[in-house]
Amino acid sequence: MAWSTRQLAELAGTTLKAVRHYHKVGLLDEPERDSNGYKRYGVAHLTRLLRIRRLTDLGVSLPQIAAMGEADEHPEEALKVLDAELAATIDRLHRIRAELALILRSQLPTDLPPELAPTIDNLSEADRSMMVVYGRVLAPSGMDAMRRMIAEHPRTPAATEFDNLPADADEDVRRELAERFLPEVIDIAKAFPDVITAHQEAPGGHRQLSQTVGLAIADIYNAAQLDVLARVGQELNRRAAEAAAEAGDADH
Amino acid sequence: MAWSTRQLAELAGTTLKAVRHYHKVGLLDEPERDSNGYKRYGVAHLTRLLRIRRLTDLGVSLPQIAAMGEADEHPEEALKVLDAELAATIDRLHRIRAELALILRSQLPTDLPPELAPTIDNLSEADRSMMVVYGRVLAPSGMDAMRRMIAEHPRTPAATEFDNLPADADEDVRRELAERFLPEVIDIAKAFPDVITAHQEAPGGHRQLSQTVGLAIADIYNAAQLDVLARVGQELNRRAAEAAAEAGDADH
DNA sequence: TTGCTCCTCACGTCACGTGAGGTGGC
DNA sequence: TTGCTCCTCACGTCACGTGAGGTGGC
Repeated sequence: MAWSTRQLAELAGTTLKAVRHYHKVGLLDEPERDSNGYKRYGVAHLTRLLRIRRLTDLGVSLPQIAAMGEADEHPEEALKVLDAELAATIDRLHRIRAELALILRSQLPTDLPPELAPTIDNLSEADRSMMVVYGRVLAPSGMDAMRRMIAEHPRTPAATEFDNLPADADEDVRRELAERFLPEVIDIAKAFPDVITAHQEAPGGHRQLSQTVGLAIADIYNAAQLDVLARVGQELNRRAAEAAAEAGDADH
Repeated sequence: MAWSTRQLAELAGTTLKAVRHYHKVGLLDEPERDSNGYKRYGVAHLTRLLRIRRLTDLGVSLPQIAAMGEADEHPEEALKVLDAELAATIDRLHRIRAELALILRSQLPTDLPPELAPTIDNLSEADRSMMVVYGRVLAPSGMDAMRRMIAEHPRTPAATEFDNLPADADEDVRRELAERFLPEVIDIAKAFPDVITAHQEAPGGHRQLSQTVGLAIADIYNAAQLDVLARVGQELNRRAAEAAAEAGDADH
């Protein structure tokens, strides 16, 4: 008489397939066979199997258990390492739960960076997409500047018109909108200098930021909107050049 | 201009292979291709990829994310379920750490049931094996009775001799040892009736217990030891029958 | 014969990682 | 030509689970 594979598995509180798996990976020696080919297990197999189960239940991997070998019944070092890993995992799960609580409480969508939770109602679809991109290229402090800007800056009529501008808007509509948009952009830039600074101090460098943001803008806005943005940008550059020239004159 | 697969992956803080994997399982639509076959990603892909990453980082599986669909940006129910799972996992890990602390503190080998930690020094190799088996067939209360017995019962000369009995011991040695062993066994049975009770009240039934324990004994002890045990057992049965007969006589 | 247990492949799961082998632009 | 990026299979990892297909004893 001896135990069958199933009996051994049940005595150890595990499954037939687990036992066979341990044979396959060489963790558990195969016992002798009966004349019909059935495996016949004894107490030594049970104790070995229980040690394996104990360790896997504690979270030790099978290769690690194999490395310990049969002799080492009390793998102190391995268990200490394991304990430290468990502590780290618990920590991580706590942080995840904290983030989950934030998402659940603030109805935050799962693509926006968490910092923007409070400002979500102030954002158009396009703005949201832009913020998703900014969240990947700006430092946290930069995103904070963005958040303040969005939270404190009231939505203007020109901005709303821009959001809704059809792709085939007439040239004079585009020009006129750009003219009204320009002073608003200038005001915002003056009111929130941190946002400008954030652009310069992007972790990946200003060059990568403007490439990435530029690509996003080209992707998000339609032809008419891009034209309006281009007009605003050109006028800003023209005035900057003018200012520089005047400053040069003043030197004389 | 558009993002390459690697650029998209890096923007989202993930890997090339992960992005391709999401394509393969249908989580992320494939973008258009350049004339050379390169994929060209836009902002929509980035936001989708970031949602996927956010959810996987929170511990949502890819099939679950797929089930949510692209539309559902705020999967409240799923996240609540997830939070409960996280809480349960944290609990489990705490329990594992407590067990680890016990093992590390008491130098407990990883095959014995934890309850036996304090008694380990009183156990011979064979005893330990037997206790491993008992740990699988006795209820916790039964193991507690065992633990008390081992802790409180001093090791006798006869027991030590039994442990060291060679397989080819002479008949008279075996008989003589059985005679000295018998009264000790009777004393122990009297002193620790809980152990007898535990045998009767095994969770899997007394029948399975005696089969399992019997097999273990046959496996652990050598021929001479088994002979001694058989003699002790026979004598116990004889005396029990005698006592029953006397009790019957007394009725008349 | 039916039902149950045992056996051995072989393939599936999960979320990717690791090459292999080939192409395209500088 | 060299180096770098991109592409598509195909197979590996981890700890087993899920059949498929066949055998043996009652």
